[in-house]
Amino acid sequence: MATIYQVSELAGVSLATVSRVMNNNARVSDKTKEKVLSAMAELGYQPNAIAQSLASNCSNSVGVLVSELHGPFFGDMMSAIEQTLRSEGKHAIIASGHSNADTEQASIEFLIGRKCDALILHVEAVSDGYLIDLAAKGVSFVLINRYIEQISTHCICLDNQQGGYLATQHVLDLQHAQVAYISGPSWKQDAQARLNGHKLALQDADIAFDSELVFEGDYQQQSGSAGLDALLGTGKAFSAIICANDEMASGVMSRARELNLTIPDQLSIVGFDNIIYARYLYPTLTTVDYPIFQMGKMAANYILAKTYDKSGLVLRDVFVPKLEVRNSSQLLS
Amino acid sequence: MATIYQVSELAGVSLATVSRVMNNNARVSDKTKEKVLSAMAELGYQPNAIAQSLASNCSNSVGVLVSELHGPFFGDMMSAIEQTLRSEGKHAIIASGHSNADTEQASIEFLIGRKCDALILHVEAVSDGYLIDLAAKGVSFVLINRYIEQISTHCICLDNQQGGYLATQHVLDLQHAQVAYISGPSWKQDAQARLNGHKLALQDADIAFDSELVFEGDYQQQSGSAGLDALLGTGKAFSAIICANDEMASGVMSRARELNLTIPDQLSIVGFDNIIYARYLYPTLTTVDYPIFQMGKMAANYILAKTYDKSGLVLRDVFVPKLEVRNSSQLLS
DNA sequence: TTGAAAGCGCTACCAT
DNA sequence: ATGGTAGCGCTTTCAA
Repeated sequence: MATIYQVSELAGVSLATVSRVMNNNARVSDKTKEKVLSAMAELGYQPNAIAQSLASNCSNSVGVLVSELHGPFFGDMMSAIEQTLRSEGKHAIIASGHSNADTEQASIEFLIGRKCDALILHVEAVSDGYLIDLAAKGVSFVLINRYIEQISTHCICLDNQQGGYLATQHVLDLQHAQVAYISGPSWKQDAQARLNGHKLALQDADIAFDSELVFEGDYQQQSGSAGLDALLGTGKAFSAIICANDEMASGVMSRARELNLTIPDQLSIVGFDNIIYARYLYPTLTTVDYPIFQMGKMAANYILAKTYDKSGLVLRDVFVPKLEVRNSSQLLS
Repeated sequence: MATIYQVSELAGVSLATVSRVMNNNARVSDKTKEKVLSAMAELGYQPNAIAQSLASNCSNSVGVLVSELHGPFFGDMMSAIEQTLRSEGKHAIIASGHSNADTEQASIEFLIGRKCDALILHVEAVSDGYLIDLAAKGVSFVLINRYIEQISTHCICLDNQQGGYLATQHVLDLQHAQVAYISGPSWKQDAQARLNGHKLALQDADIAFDSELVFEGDYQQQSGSAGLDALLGTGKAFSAIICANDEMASGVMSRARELNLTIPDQLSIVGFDNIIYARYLYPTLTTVDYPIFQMGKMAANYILAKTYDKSGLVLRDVFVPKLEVRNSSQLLS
């Protein structure tokens, strides 16, 4: 690997001049620039990004922390962020936190240690206090899908409560009066908000909330199937079931098929997230759309604007869910 | 951010000693170690990974290049790699290449520029020559899902041809004699190999290959639907259809449903990859299992063994696909 | 417009 | 067992 020193030697100029043409900020005469450029080409010179970062204290990279590297939700989020960043010559360094406080914290520290200029975090387990401290320390970051009052300007959120409301309102509009609910883990903020929306919709329709009709799942497919069984096991009647995400909804669907329950004739199902596969399930899944791609893009734009001073960007911090009606829900017959 | 210098001052020892306790390699007396550790704690010291990399010429990170950041296939691959690496204290730096030669090359250079100790590449567009050069330059890397004779020791592959063979053999065993095929882009190595396997299976069964029964898709869901239409449009009869991946198979399924073609009664379908959703489609999809998780793990182990000298690892470079029979295929009635 | 030189925060070699 | 110090490859003042 050639270094800047060899380039300067071959071009017959100083280190500083080579550095200048690389960053073409300071004025350099056309002929010296030419010499440097051809020396670089001749040596196949590639700047050492590590050395650049150390010297300039700027790495042109932003750290992205997701819960998991797999799964449609995070995939879209990472894609959106990477595309947006790359178009401005910035790079994403990705790490995962596995919804575990220690891992999340270690990953954040790793990213800071790699001198990321900013962070985009999807964290669930780390405490509010930790994040507030982080902000106080001057680390610049944006939070996706988590709202913390004290650092509200760092947050990009979906109105999850509104989403839960929409889902329930939809089946209520379809005349269903007995509505079951499979929630996410109760310690997760978004799971709480979605369930709250559900309760609110029931309340607005003057229907009493029945906690027996709620099953707490873990956002995995498997817990959808388990949830259906548990709900059926209560002996309580219900004609519609709202799932706090699409994976669990798909679990409910498979289990329903095994039990010879026809969907939507005998049971209407509504999901949440609108992951890519929702439209390929059978029947196609009615769900609440989570605009994660746009939110990922917005997170990147935030960073571009705040950290890299890019102008002309319209920033927005709260996104509204909308219902995507498909074939898994229908009027109560 | 505290630096090593401040730690050494507070602990009343030299830079070198602090460095030693950080990397705890050289012998340091327990009491000095104690002093240093508490100084670190007091200052909330975090080593600067960038400076460490520059000085040591080792970044403890491996670059991972995938075609896309989303999609079940790459998600599993990244997850496997990240888990394996993290368990040894190494980190993954992820980039995407979008199956485009320029982007792939730029990403590889980015990763090299970030001083990754090694690379794990899933590249499709970059030329064999480029990769051979890379190896010659001394960059250490492993290739996933691509075989290049000259650098065969860098390759971790699935026997795609065998996979194509298995898929076709399966429907042949089920008495189907007229088998259509929706392939991936013909310029992709894996697409070619899978199609080859298909042809071989036909040949072994003494069935003439009919190029009209092949449609070239692009591995996207959409092209599955388009493929079914095109195939139907030829007027040729077929009772089974092999798809070079599950996404296209799912496209065929939705389109078949729209056309009131019952699966598997009127049409058997076989996919390839066994992505997580294959088992949640309706009917559940018969497919060729691609052990991408194990392969990702193996790629990481290769690096661990070769670059980081970890011993006791059993290395393997060619994986065998196996058929996962579900409900989308059945005996020709 | 160009060059000289002082770091950036750390590692690793050579002394002691 | 510990300290001194020369780099790692680059950026960025400050002079010329």
